[in-house]
Amino acid sequence: MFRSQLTARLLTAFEKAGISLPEGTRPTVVLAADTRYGDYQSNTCMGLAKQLKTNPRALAQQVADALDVSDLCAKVSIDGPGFLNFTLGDAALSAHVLTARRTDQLGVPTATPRTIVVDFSAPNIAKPMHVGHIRSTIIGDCLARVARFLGHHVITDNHIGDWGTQFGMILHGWKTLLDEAALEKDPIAELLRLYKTVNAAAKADEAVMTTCREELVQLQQGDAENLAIWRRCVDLSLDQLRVIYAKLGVRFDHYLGESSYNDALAPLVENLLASHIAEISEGAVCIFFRDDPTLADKPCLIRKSDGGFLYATTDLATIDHRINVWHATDIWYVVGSPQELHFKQIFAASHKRGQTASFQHVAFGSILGPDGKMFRTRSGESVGLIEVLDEAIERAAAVVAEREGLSDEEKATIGETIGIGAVKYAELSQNRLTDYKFSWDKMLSLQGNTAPYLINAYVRTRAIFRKLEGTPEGAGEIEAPAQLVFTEPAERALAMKLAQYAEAVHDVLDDFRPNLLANYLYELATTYHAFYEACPVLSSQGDIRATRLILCDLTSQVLKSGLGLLGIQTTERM
RNA sequence: GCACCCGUAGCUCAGUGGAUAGAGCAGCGGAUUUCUAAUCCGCUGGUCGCAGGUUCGACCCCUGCCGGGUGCGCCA
Repeated sequence: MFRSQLTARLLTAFEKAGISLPEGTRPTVVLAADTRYGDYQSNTCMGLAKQLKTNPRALAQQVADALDVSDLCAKVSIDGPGFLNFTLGDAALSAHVLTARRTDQLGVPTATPRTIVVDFSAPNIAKPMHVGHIRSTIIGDCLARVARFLGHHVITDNHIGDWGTQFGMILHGWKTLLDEAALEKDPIAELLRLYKTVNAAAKADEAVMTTCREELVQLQQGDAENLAIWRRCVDLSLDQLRVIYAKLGVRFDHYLGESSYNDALAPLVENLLASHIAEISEGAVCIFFRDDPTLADKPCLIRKSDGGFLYATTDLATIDHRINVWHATDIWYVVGSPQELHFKQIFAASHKRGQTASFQHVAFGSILGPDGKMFRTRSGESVGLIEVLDEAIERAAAVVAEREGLSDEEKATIGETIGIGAVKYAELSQNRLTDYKFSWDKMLSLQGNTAPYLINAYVRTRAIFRKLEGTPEGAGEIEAPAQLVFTEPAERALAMKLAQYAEAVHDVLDDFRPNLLANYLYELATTYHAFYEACPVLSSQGDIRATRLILCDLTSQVLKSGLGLLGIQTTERM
């Protein structure tokens, strides 16, 4: 990719010019903020001049003199206080486009492979998924796809909440209030009803609460009846979850829920006590982080004074499995921001144990209700995920219904692809850390910066090749000129955008930000639409036509690939 | 009380030290005998919460304040 090539050349130029870079500084190249000055720019000299106590423009000149980029750039200039601006040569740009369209990676270099476990979605058993689960599910799926595309070994793991204190209430409810017919009809709704009813009763009556605790203890001690009920709840819930994941096009390599680690918890705690990593405090087993100022007064509890285990215990056992069995080098947790402290503790505990994997809490903001406060899983109502998806499909289908020349079957597929795509894109195009208020209209919008806008750009590329069906060009076998010819600004602008796919994909994993890829694809679609208006393809001639066909072909591939990385499908018509 | 996050156009949001702060929606005005108008072009719209500071340069970094959110041993 051009950015890293230019960065490398710049580094060489600094060496050649005998300018020693202070420890820790490296020259950087970024996309030009203002394309009047060039395609890429480096701001390095201005910052560096201060440290070296020299004139920034003179420094830039010194670097420029030592710089060899004649094969890449048509022009290098020094502007303003000391900006180094690069304008790519048409030959280099053309060569990139011609090569990229013939490879699966579309010009995106692969990374040094690592073994990455992505932990995301992780809904609770016996409760319907609500919109609050969408961020983890969609962001996690996207990050996993991008990492795979870059050549990493990726393991996706759905760490289902299938164990815990809420089962005391469900067990009690199951035994006293279960409506078999309702369970048959809508298992999750019935389980939720049981939970809510018992929860309310337990709040009002201490005796009910005690009964629930007893049911839970029996489950944890392996009582056959309770285990059988629990197993049934888990299976019913998993059936429902798989329906939603199928609709979303999300798949997991593993569904290792919390219960998978039950047998590992007691030995783990004993081991941590024996190695003095954990200690007993006020009857509970804790790990203290006395040498970490931010965690000094925030110990991590791994066993309650009554002997029960906690969230953190399971997470530590899970880490062991991922590192020891899967040989993970990286573990990414796509979990909301409120759990930041928990992950700080878990990661610190793991480091205390000498584990060297790289941990990342990929946090995201909360989805807020109309009151500006978080949707609460436990008490408050929320909006069901399945309702959101169905409504999205319905709205998209209503637009498709007005189209002519499409079969009912095609219309159904298109409505589903666009509806689901719209929901995913609404999520992924946003900075993950920002909280936002849930809005049907925003999440389901079909105009402007949305999935259908991007899909429409793709459809436009396909329409052109459809006209060529039966010819080699229709199959993408365009007789390429030795070099692309740019006669209109829109052609070169499109070629530039296409070349930036490499940077956009890599930037996603830099800071775990799918919205950078979404933004890029939106810009690509906009650039293509402008090209489409300005540059007739089929009616043009010779090298101009071949150039435009090649640009359409690569645009088509990049849009499909990029949307695919977001987990969004494309359609040939809409 | 302590810690973390957020405050940018009427609304929803991009923008994590560089050049004139950008999109979408909403509003107004145009474009279709043409490869899909879920499109394109133009206009309107901002003391970037407030006050200081660092810097050649600050929406961005530092300090204080105001407003909102979240979290802070025996839930997950």
